[in-house]
Parts: sequence; C-alpha cells; structure tokens
Amino acid sequence: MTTIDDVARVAGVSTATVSRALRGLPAVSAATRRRVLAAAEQLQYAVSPNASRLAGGRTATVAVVVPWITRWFFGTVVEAVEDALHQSGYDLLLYNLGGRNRIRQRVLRPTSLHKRVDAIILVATHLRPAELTTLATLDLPGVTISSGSEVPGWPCVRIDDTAAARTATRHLLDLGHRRIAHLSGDPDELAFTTHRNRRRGYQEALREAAIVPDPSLDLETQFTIDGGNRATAELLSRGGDPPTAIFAACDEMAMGAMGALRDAGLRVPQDVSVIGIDDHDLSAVLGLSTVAQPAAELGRVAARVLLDPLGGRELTPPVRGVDPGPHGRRPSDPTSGSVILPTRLVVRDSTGPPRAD
Amino acid sequence: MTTIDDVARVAGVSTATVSRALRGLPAVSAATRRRVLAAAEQLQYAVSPNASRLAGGRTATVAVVVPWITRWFFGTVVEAVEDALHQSGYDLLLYNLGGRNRIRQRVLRPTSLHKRVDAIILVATHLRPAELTTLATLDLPGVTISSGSEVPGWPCVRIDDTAAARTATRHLLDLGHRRIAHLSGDPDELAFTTHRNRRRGYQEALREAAIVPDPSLDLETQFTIDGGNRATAELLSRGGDPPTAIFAACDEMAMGAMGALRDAGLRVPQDVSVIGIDDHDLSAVLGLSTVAQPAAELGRVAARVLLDPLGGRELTPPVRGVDPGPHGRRPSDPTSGSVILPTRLVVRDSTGPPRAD
DNA sequence: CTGAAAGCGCTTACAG
DNA sequence: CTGAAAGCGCTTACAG
Repeated sequence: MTTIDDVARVAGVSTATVSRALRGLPAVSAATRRRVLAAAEQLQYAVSPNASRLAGGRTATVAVVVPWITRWFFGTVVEAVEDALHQSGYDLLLYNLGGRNRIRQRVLRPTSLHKRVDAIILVATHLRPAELTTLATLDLPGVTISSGSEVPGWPCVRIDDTAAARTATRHLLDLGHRRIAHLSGDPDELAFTTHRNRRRGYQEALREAAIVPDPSLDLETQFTIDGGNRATAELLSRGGDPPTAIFAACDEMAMGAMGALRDAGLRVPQDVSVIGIDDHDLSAVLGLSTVAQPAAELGRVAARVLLDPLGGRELTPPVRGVDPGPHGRRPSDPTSGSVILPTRLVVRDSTGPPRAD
Repeated sequence: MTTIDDVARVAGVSTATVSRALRGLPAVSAATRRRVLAAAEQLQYAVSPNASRLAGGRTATVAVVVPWITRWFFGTVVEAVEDALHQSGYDLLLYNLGGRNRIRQRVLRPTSLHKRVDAIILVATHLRPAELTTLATLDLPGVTISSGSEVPGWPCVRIDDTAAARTATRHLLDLGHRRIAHLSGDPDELAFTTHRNRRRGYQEALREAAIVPDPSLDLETQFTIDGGNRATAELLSRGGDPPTAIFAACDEMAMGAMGALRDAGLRVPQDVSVIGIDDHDLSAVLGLSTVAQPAAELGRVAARVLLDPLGGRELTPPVRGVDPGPHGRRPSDPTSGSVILPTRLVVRDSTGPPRAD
C-alpha cells in the first residue's frame, strides 16, 4: 500500500509538505505542489481516511438517522442529504431505526456515535428523555429535519405541519364536505409531534368552519399504505354515517385509503374524496390531491445549515457556551438557524364535491 | 475526551490489557476483565474508531452503492443490508449514484474507496470497463445484488430475471392475450442487463406460444412510475391496434401504465391487463398483479455472503491468488457463493382475459 | 515556503 | 495472563 512517505520520497520533499500540498493549503510553492501532485498521481496515492482523521481530530463523517429508509419522504431526504454531504467531502453514515429498539440503543447511546462522527442529522425522530441527555453528553452539532423533538442547540428544518393540514382540510371544506375523517399516525411512532400538529391543523380548520371534530372520524394507524388501508376499511365497516371525505396525514396513507375505498366499491371522488400530504412520486399518477412538501429541499437546506458553521471541508469545533462567535448558536436561542419551508396545495382528481344526496 | 489510557489507569492495568478485555479476546482473566469493564463503564469510555482502525488495519466499514435510494427495490435492499451490517459491527457508507456522473467518478475510482472500506456491495449497477479495472485494482472483497456486471471474484445475489419475465408473460398468455406490450428500461440505465434479461424472458414466452415479438410493442423508457406512464401514453396515442395487455419490467412502471390507462379512459383489466415484477408495497393496494421478488431477502443474503468470509467482527484480509484458504474464492470459480432466490407469481385484479370483441 | 519531530489513540507481536 | 514498546499513516505546531 502506498503511503505518504512513498509520495514524499518520489517528490523529494517531507511528508508535511505532501500533506499540505495535497490538501491545497496555501503555504506551498507552485512548483513544489506540482511535483507532489505528480508523484501522488504516479503512485495512485490515496490518503488513509483513518490516519488523517486520527491525526486531524475530525471524522469528516455525518450520521444520518431516519425512521424508515423505505418510505418516500425519508428516501427523498436521504438522497438530497447524501448529495450535499458528499459534495462537501463528508461521508454519510446511515442509521435506519426501522422501529427496532436494538438499533435505537446502538445509535442513541453515548458510546456509539462518540468519536465516530462530527455531526448528526436526525430525521423525524422523537427522542426519549434519556436519548436527549445522551445527545447533550455527546456535545455534537446537529440538525433535525421534521423534528420529532427539539434538541437544544440544534436548528430544525421543517414545514409548518399545522398549516399544511389546515390547507388540506380547508380544501375539503371549500368543496362542501362536512363529515371529514382524519387518518393520523400511531402515537408510538417515532415522530408523533408531526401527527399531533397535523391533527391540530385538521381540527382548527373544522372549528373555523363551525364544525365540532368528531372523535369517531379521527383514526390512529401506521404512517403507511397498509395503515391507511386498514384504517379506512375499519371506518367503512362501522356502518352508520360514513364520511364524505378523508384527510390522510401523508400520501402513503391516502393511497391505502383509496385502495380500501375501491375494495368497498366506492368511487373517488364521487363517493368519497381523499387528500394527503407529501406529493409522493405516485400521487400524480394516481390523481391524488395533496399538500406538497419539498422533501428534497428539506434535506438540502438541512445539510447546508449544518455544514455552513462546520466550515465545509475545514471543520472547526462546535461552538458552545458563553461566546458563540460569528456562526455560533446562542444558548438563549436554541433554534437559531431553523428554517420553515413552504407547502403548496395540489388539486388533482381525488377530491370533489360531496354527493348531493 | 476519555482515552484508553484513562481506563488503564483507573483499572490499574496496561492499555494492551484494556484493549484485549474490551474486545472480548480470550487471553484475559475474568477478574481483570471485570475491573476493566467497570472502569470503562464508569468513565463512559468509547473506543475511537479511527485509532482502532488505523492500528488494526481494518475499517469495519462496507460501502453500499445503489443507483437510486428512492426507488422501492433499492430502499428495501438497503434497509435489509443496513440491519445485517450493523448487527455484525460494520458501518454502512452509502453511495447513491442517482445518475450523476460526478458521483460515479468519486465512488468508482481507485482513490475514493481505497483504505476507506473493507468491502463493497454493489446493487444493480452496470460498470464500464474502466470501473471494472478500478475495482480489480482496489482488490477488495465484494458482492453484487441484481448484478448489472459480473465482477471477477465477487459472488452475485439475484433473482432469475429471465424466468420472472417469462412467468409474467405466460400468465398473460394463459389468460388468452396475444398482443402483449413490454415496457423495458432505458439501455443507458445503470443495470441494463436486468432489462435485457427481462426482455428475453418476455420474448421467450411469446415464442413458446408461437407469437413473433412485435418490436412496436416493446418500449424502452425509464424504470420509474413516470417512465411507465409516458411509455403507455405513447403506446395509446399511436392509434392502430393497441395491446390487450402490458407487461412492465417493474411494478413502478406498471403503476405508471395503470395511470396512463385510466387517463385514457381504459379500464384495468377489462380493457387492458397490466402485470409487473417486484411486489412493491403499493401493489397489493392497487390490485396490481406481479411477479414478487424478495428484495429484503436479497439484501440479507448478500450481507451474509459477504460477511461470512470476512469472519464477522474479526476481519481477516481478503484471500487472493493461488491458495484461497478455507473461505477463499477460487479465481477459476469467479461467482462462487452466488445465489439465485425464487420469485412468485401474485395474481391480483389487474390481469384478466382480453375483451371478447 | 519547508522540514524534523511529536502526537493522534489505538493494536499487536514479542517477551516474560 | 500481562506489559513495554513499536507502529499504524497521517497532521500540526514549532522553528527556521
């Protein structure tokens, strides 16, 4: 294996000079730099990340923690984050919680991320008190996306969930619907603040229309196609007065709802209207009305918010305490750098006026 | 930051003993081990991965290269691989090619993965000759999943694409269809051997039924919902004699096709039958008939095939050359360890007999 | 602009 | 079973 010593020998300089030349540091003459680069090229030299990181005191690695990489929102976020990190010279260490507690314990405990990453991106994950303490102990910079928990000192990049839900619900109200069901996430799911805020928006919109929310129309299930499917099937199996419209807290649940309606012989939107939140890839094809959220943009912005203070390739230690410096986050302003990105109502074929009968 | 020296001091032993005790090596007395573990616990000590890897000569990291993390198949594979790797103590370094050449160059060049990972998992990626040379130069163990290219010395975990396509097509033939269209992947896509094999299965099934494949019914597009949508729209816009059934090379394309058919006012399956390959999460909800492939199982098996010779947590250097040793792969048997997993026809509501007219 | 030397925090023969 | 010491391959003051 060729090392920095080999390059130094071939170029006729010291290893210190090789190190500087290869990293583009200023204190190297043009001629020397050329010789070093030529030697490195000739030897097909690649720096050892472990040696470099050990000596340099930084890992150039960011942990990305997501609940379920297979779901549209998280996959899209990770794709954007991966691109941004790699462009800035950072490695991406992926942790997929997947609802498994053993993974949670491995990731969210003091000894696992410690010394392993320079920063953390936490996507839609609700933290238990002990886990928050762990993160505080780690004392690493980080950013949350669609935060399930506020982490002190970490900015959060998100949409306004309450407003998005209100927009979706109001769209149904404007069409004339009065009995509007809501499919919400399981409170045990990882980011239940998302569910809570979307429910709040739903209820606010109803109340603004002088409708008292009917608890029997508000179902908790999984944030998945299958969850939406089962919840809707249950709603329909109850008998009584079914809703004329369904607001699902995400597009995947909305798709599941559409499937259940079809199975029950009901037409969308003639018999029941359906709207979600996301603008999933499939939504356009299925004609699903939705409130679009910019998942990729959330990832891009989060990476930028995180990396800017880190200084791109030149990591400076996270700033803490009394004097936060020019880029520092003030303890009194724990969400400095937080960003809320806009959503947009997209009306397609799955929503229409209720039947006249 | 607490180091191994701190633990050694508190436990009253040398750092060598701490190192051995913490890693569970046998040559430590029970009493000493207890003291060391207690000291480590008390100090909240976590080993520095970089120092450990530099000294130990292994990275305990596996690179996972996928074309598009946002697509169902790759997301599902990555989820399974991530679980298996983390359980075995390996980090997962994610590379999402995303059709971007700059990423390709960063990943698939000699200096990027070198010294950074112990092994590579390459998912459905077709390699150019120069990239194959690069991998040979890196001389790392690896495994391909749904291989786009045979990498010498790397086993491949996959389904039989030709057989899966034949099964799907035969299902349509058995229902009485004669004009069956095929939606295939773009030849520039990353894993075009997949497309080629699925086309072959389609054509073989037709020929077995004494039907000459009609090139005008065989469309190349992207392996996505949108690709299937546009290809189907084009098929329908041509006029003439439309197909009575569509075999899409993956479920996402099939979903796009269903959308285009709906937009054209055609019913599935009364007017046109549709079948895909995958068994995507959404397929059950949409009632899409398909040939199911075990994406998660492909990932699990690939991780096992890769990690078994690596010896789990105790990495031994990859075996090369004349004497491959007990776990080695013989140069004369480049795909030793390769696995083909079974697929399964799943008939739902999107396929039926052609119209009688 | 350049180099000698210390140091990053571990692991691993080697010796006992 | 345990320890002293060398070494992994870099980076970084420090000195010039």
